[in-house]
Amino acid sequence: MSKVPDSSCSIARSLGVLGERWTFLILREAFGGLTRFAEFRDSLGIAPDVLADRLATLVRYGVMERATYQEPGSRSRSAYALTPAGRELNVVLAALQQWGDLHLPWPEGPSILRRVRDGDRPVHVGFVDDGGKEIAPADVAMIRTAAYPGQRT
Amino acid sequence: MSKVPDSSCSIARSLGVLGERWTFLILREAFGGLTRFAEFRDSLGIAPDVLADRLATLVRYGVMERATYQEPGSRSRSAYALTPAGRELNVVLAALQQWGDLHLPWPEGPSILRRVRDGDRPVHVGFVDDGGKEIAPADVAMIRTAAYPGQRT
DNA sequence: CCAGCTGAGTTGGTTTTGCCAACCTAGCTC
DNA sequence: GAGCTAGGTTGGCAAAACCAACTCAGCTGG
Repeated sequence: MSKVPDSSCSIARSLGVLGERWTFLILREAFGGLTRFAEFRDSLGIAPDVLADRLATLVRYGVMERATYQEPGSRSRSAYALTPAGRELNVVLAALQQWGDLHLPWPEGPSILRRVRDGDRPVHVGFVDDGGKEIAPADVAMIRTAAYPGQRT
Repeated sequence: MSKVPDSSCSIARSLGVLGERWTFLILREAFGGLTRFAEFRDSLGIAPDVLADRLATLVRYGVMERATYQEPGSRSRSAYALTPAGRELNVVLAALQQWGDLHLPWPEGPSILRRVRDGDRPVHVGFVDDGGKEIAPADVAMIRTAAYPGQRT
């Protein structure tokens, strides 16, 4: 039943939760402010059974939260909202977007830009050290720990 | 035949190339230094037809390159290596890893750490402005351009 | 010079997953 | 109490993934 593989690799575990078809697009819409089942379904054109499955997975692993809310004069409904953990995926989505903008460009240019909130200096995703300064990818070293597996996944 | 959707959203286009099952794990192994078909197949346990399909997609969109090489005293073979565009996915993989380390932790701790190359100060993935200074996610604004779609994808 | 080995796939059949349309259910409105 | 709507579930079909077996080309050993 668990979708998270029993792997010491955190990339593989993340993909167990996030790597199915539609999941990143659902998250993109969630960052865009959508919360209701029918909104996701209509905006993405996704089959309702697949959407129900993906939302259940995201809720189960703490990426989204189902809240029952009640508008006055209406029955109670469920809304799906990003948790703090889900909101941290912002940087993953932004990294994918940045790569696509650069390497799979669209004739009309990017449809969404990221800017510093006040002023509009451009923002990109990159490696940062503990002092808040950017580090070039070439200066980032990958170090295997004792938990590194012998083989598989 | 094209796997890249005809979408103005660069996240959707990136996922068209990268979002199929196994693709990110293949890239992870490529960053780990694997280059040969049988290495990927044996290390991931992936079916050879699926591996052939994913590698062809990555080559087609400029993420990896197939090079024919010849070891002395052996026939010519193909090797798959990341292109510069592929190497830029480093930050996407690192962002996924960082999220998994934090939100789907493994009892034995992370199996791979990222550090600044000389010294071992920790490195993380985050938003950076054009001056190389980190920006808090809350201070990053998303701005829709004229290319933003009316509906769908 | 022919049998066997190895890397890099391809092919065929089965199982899983996704897709589509139709249906269900609870509570509200009329 | 009939119909509307949001939020799903169910069932049949199509596409994708999985597995095992096979191919193919060039070396290597006998």
